[in-house]
Amino acid sequence: MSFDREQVLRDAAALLSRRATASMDEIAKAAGISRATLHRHFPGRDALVRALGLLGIAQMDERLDAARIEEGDPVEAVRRLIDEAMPVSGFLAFLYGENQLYDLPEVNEGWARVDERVSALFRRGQEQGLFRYDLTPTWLGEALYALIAASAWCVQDGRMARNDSARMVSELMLGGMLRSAS
Amino acid sequence: MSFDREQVLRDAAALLSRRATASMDEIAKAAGISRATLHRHFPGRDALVRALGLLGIAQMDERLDAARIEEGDPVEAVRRLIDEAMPVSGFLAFLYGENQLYDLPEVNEGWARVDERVSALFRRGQEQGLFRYDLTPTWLGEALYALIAASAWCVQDGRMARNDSARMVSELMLGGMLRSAS
DNA sequence: CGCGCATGAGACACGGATGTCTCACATTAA
DNA sequence: TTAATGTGAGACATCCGTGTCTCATGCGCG
Repeated sequence: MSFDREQVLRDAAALLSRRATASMDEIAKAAGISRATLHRHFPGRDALVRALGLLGIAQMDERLDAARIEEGDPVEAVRRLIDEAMPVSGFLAFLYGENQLYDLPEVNEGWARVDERVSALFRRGQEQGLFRYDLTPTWLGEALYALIAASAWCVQDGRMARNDSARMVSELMLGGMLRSAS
Repeated sequence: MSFDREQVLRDAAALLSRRATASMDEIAKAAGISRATLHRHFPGRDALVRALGLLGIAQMDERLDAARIEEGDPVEAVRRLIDEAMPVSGFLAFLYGENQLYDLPEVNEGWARVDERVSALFRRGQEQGLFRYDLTPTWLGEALYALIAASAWCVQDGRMARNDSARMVSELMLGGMLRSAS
């Protein structure tokens, strides 16, 4: 069994986002490797969490760039953001749920940067009169993370098709659940 | 310092929903009691988590009754549900985030019952042509829990006023973030 | 073939959380 | 006041996860 660093971190994030108390042995089993190997590459739980945090931040930075959220129609930018973020929703769910667990300066700074870019998108949409003013950018950002994480868990538990997740999040965020969209 | 069982559980839920690895000592401090007293009333971490789960389920059952979600206009029923659930959002956040941690049959059954009632409300709204068909009741329920939990954390962190939380969730769930609501 | 390298399995000691205990103190009622 | 009750503080042994180690196996490469 070879060692795929990113795949191991992906499995670890998926597990830890749901069971933060999982032991190193459980994480290793979930990743399909031995505890010894896990410990060779990530010397200690803190190192693993740190690697998860840094990779998660890096992934989100990449996705925000790829989605070009600073450009074009804010509505389409939100759709692109969700489409791009969905493949790394596991990491986002981890970051969103466990950011209070270990407070690493680098992760916090990175997350603040990501959060600011997302908030800026929502502010831009408001300034252009497209997004509602009575929902704050902070709340919209938080809601976006929560919904992406929720959809990731639904997919993980088999309660939602992976192909539908981006649309489910986008449609609810943008249009709400009312049919008439009065 | 007297012992207020429900208040202790409320504090414990608020802490554990954010830091699942919190020690019994931290939980006791957060509740303003000693570890000895905490352990007298909840003999062991499992017992505490179990009590949290059962109380959370009971609270949600009560709130669903109080909101009369089976009656009247589904849209208004959703609003009532959110208004009623918000005061117990701490418990809901705990149940939502940690339901995979300890799998207790009673809690799972209770949660399934709550979930079914909520899903039924969304189905009813769809059947009356009020809610969108392309968002499944399961997803709407999951999204509702996620948003309520997210708002609870925002309030907890001081990023949102407690008085605004119900409206923030209701408006986003029902109408989405688009201003035009085209 | 033999060699190097990474992994898996397991043993071991250490540390922190846990569970249980005792004792002192505060509060309340008789 | 005295007695009863409940709590806080702390000591103590135990358990479990962790970190580190050794050794054997498997696999690719020269």
